[in-house]
Amino acid sequence: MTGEPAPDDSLAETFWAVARRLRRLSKDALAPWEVTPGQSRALGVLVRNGEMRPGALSEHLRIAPRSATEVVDDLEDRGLVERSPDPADRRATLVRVTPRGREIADGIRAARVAEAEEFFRGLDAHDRSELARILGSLRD
Amino acid sequence: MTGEPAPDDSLAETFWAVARRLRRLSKDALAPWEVTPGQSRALGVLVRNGEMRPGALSEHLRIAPRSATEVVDDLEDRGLVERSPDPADRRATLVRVTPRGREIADGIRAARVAEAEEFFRGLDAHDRSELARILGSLRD
DNA sequence: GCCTCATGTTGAGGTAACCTCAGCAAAACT
DNA sequence: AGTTTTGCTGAGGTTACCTCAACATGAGGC
Repeated sequence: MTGEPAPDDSLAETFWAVARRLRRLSKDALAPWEVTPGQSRALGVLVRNGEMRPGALSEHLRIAPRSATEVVDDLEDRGLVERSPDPADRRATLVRVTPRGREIADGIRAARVAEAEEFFRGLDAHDRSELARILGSLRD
Repeated sequence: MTGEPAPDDSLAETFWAVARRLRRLSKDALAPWEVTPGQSRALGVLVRNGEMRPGALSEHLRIAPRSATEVVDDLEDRGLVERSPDPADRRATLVRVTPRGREIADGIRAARVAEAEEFFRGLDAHDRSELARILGSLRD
């Protein structure tokens, strides 16, 4: 209505510029654990929701079921999760976080919090809560 | 209501949840042109800044120079940009948007605006400008 | 109980979008 | 002139996804 932002300075563009910065930071924060962002997300889902089938995990992550198998493979290789047969359905398996996995997840969690702190430090308390509120209404 | 968001509901998490939603929308908005997000970004940079070398493009896109070559290859195959030798430096080439490329870029631009409109429709004018202001201060 | 159809997982193989490294040609510096 | 730097690209690798088809199991109809 009032001001005239640069033509390519749309809200969406700005949003993505911020996203790129945050993404770079995240990657660095994750580096010490040698866990990819995808693995970290999967681990987080499993920690928060408890054991589940690969299929359910794929829904949480919004990826194809086949891709969940892959993520679980990787996490299992690293000893962060383990598979066991689902007693309720012999076709299925259940994926569960190991103690070591939980340890890692906790560490990652702390790092993410620190990273977010770092990133959003530029904002004062008011802006931070405004941002949280507004994004919250857009999330889903 | 609980008033208590999930414990992992940090600002960063919320931000990424919103990002995922927006990304999905973007992809759909781009689909009619059969242009990937990366190509679209490159085209946008070229339209906004005029002809430039692949190396300069790679800086704008913040990708490796080699990767810019690749994006330019794809766009050239589709007839959206063309290469010509840089008269000022015979090692270099200049990449320029073709008329057809500009057409496509305009279409994409309109679609993006519409998409952003659609996405941010949930916000009232005040929240929209607050969001723009706050993100602007985080962008770079 | 048998037959068909749906479901859960995985092997095989593919793709997009990046990357690094090495090589070549041209430019710039000493 | 000789050396170093710069600009691009070929070759080949990686990552994180994907689809399709195979296989076993489960569930419902008759």
